[in-house]
Amino acid sequence: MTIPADILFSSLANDTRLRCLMLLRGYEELCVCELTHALGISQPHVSRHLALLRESGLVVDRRAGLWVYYRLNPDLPDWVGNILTQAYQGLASESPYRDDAKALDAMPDRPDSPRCA
Amino acid sequence: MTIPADILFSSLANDTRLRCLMLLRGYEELCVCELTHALGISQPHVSRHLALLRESGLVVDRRAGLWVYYRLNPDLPDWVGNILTQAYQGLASESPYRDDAKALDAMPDRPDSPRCA
DNA sequence: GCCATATATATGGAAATACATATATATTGC
DNA sequence: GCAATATATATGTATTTCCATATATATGGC
Repeated sequence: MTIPADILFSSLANDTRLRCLMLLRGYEELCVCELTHALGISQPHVSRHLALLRESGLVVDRRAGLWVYYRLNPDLPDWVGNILTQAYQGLASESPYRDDAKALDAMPDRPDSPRCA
Repeated sequence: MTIPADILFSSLANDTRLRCLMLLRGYEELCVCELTHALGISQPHVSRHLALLRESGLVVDRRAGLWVYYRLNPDLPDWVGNILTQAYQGLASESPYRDDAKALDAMPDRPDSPRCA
């Protein structure tokens, strides 16, 4: 699979999308309600940007009952994966990315996703 | 020095700017006329995007007579430098980046920049 | 099983905002 | 004055955002 550079970087250039990607990088797989809770923004807003990430090929989704789980596309080219890794290393300990992870950890009643089913 | 993630990625999200950065990554230091020749687009267009890259902190410039030379900012955070490196590794051999480098190599009368003066 | 309802997610449309491009003009150094 | 570079303005085009609404799946009562 291939990702055009302009698609990659314009995807990363949006705050909501970057925060989603950093969470997915740290948690492997998350559903929309988890992402919505972690970011503290409206569900339609999150869903919109996840759709853009899906269309760009950066993430893939799977439905499980009511929930739709998103994860980074496992087939990304190496250089794209490396860029996400470098971004994660540079950003994960900083605001707002760190706080997003904290908010997710503190989320009550997280759906018990049968990860890697 | 520090570069906000949204500034970094929105800088990389533009075609002209990314091509300039990839050239600067490969050639260390280039003047505006070299970049203009390599990209094959108008001088004001290149100059405008170089100004944006300068304002974002990704590149620095120095004037030498009539010419203004640009290079990657040597004080970039590690993770930013790593991302540029990964992008270069993933893109340098592809179009249009490869062709830009070829066009630069074929440029007649390149200014003999006293690099690293 | 059927219907009403609740929950999770997605989409449509309008307004606001940001971006990119082209042309013209200005600045700087020789 | 000339060459190299920078800036200003105008214009068109994407992007983002918000709100309302639609779809899909599950649950409870009968």
